[in-house]
Amino acid sequence: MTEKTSPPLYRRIADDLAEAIRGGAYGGGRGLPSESELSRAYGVSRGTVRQAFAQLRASGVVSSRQGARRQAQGEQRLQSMSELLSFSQWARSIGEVPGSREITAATTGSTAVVAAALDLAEGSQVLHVVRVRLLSGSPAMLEDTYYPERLAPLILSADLARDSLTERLERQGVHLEEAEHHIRAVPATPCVAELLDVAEGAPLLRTTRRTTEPNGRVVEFSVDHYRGDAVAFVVRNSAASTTTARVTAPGAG
Amino acid sequence: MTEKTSPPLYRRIADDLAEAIRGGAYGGGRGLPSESELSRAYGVSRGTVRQAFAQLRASGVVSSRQGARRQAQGEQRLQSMSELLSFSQWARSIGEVPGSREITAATTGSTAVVAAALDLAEGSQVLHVVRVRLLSGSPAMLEDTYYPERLAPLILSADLARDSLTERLERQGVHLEEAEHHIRAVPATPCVAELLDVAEGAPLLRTTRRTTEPNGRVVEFSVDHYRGDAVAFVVRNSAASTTTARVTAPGAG
DNA sequence: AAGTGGTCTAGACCACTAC
DNA sequence: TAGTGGTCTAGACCACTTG
Repeated sequence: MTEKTSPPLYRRIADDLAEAIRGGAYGGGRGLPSESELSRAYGVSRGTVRQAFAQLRASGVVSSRQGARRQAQGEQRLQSMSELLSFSQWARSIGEVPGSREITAATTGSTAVVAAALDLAEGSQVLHVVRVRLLSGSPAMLEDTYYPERLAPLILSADLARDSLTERLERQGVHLEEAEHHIRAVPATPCVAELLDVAEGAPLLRTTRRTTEPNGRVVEFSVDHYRGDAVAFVVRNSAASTTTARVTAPGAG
Repeated sequence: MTEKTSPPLYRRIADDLAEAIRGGAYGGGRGLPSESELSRAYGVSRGTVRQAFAQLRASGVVSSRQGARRQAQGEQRLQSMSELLSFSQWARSIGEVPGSREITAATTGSTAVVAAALDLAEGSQVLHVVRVRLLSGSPAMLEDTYYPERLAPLILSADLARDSLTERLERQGVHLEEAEHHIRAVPATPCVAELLDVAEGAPLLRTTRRTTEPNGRVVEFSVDHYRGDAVAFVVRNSAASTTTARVTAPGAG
């Protein structure tokens, strides 16, 4: 009985516009409908239309200048937060087939670093999952993820080679509210090098990721190593918005 | 005669709140002033106060839940876009002394890649500036920046070892509206290794950056190499906002 | 000059939280 | 139950762009 309260009007309008823009309408610098046109069309006040546009502007979908009609901001795939979190969703969105080879999935005592990241006492039991993530069959990333023990049953009952854990968690009512990623460059250690099929010492993008629920509880802490020749991150920012995305490295050697 | 139009009311309110939060008021989960309190205090309508809060929420400074007072979102230094763009501003914000060693500053013909990034015809003249950027005296980044020729007089009249070009451009009326950063890991080439004082093949964070004015004209295209052991990037995202920052690498080896 | 987005007001009702 | 934020309306004036 999860009562769905109907979404607000401005949301509906924003979604309609976003979909039309994705579909290629408003392409060639022609300008979007004006606020007055939309408020007539939807039978709402101008304030509601402005609220819809505020949301689109914050996510980088449209730009605006006083006096002129709003413009659709082309190209940039509106990567949602879930797309940045889920390897599977991301892979599918760029037309690759996601896959993974499970290396480990076991409960262990936590080290100081892991315990701190998960807000637990050092030595607490945590679930440690190690997977090599594949893009259409070739290794792209080594994922080292730690979950608090309470999530262990949920995770271990999944098919780690095939399922998207992120999607599974969402379906089970674990909502991912906020994530923090730290991105740096490190050399491949022998062990990582072998798993990713690169030379020892080869440059890797190492990201650590900490994801929390709306109430602040930590859902996962993950240390990921991307092949430096396979993946890059894109940050796009303006006064109005900042967006981030993961992309396959262009001109990869 | 640059007439300063006074900023809107909601901006003033948002700035006041942001500064109070930075200063540590509203620290211990006590909740911010309510909308009605603020509208009384400033003598404005509730809509104006909400506009101020919308801005703070979009930049990740406050969170809100229906029914409860808004909360300040601790710690995260509100890095503005300019702080991500300007090495000097960033260095000062983390308490380091910015510096640079100029390597090259000359006009040259553009390669295909540079010309494409600057929206010019291949072979057009561009200004090429190469600098080693220092954090309190030690090399942290090699910066390879290309400017369209029209900006050459402005750039060349600066003291490249000391001035912040970003700040100089802003003062001269060149407003930086949008930037796109691509971040990946690459091995140090012999030449770069020597300039950054690292071993050949050492992992570096390479970012390419393309910055545009409000009218879409490209201001700069830059290829930067950060020492992998010195610098990291942080991306923090939630449903409400995404922010990015550059940080010095923790536990650097 | 007409149209557009930016700012602001003064109300209203609702869903939710805190006590 | 009182207070809070979320949604929405119907107006107003202004700054700016476009013809």
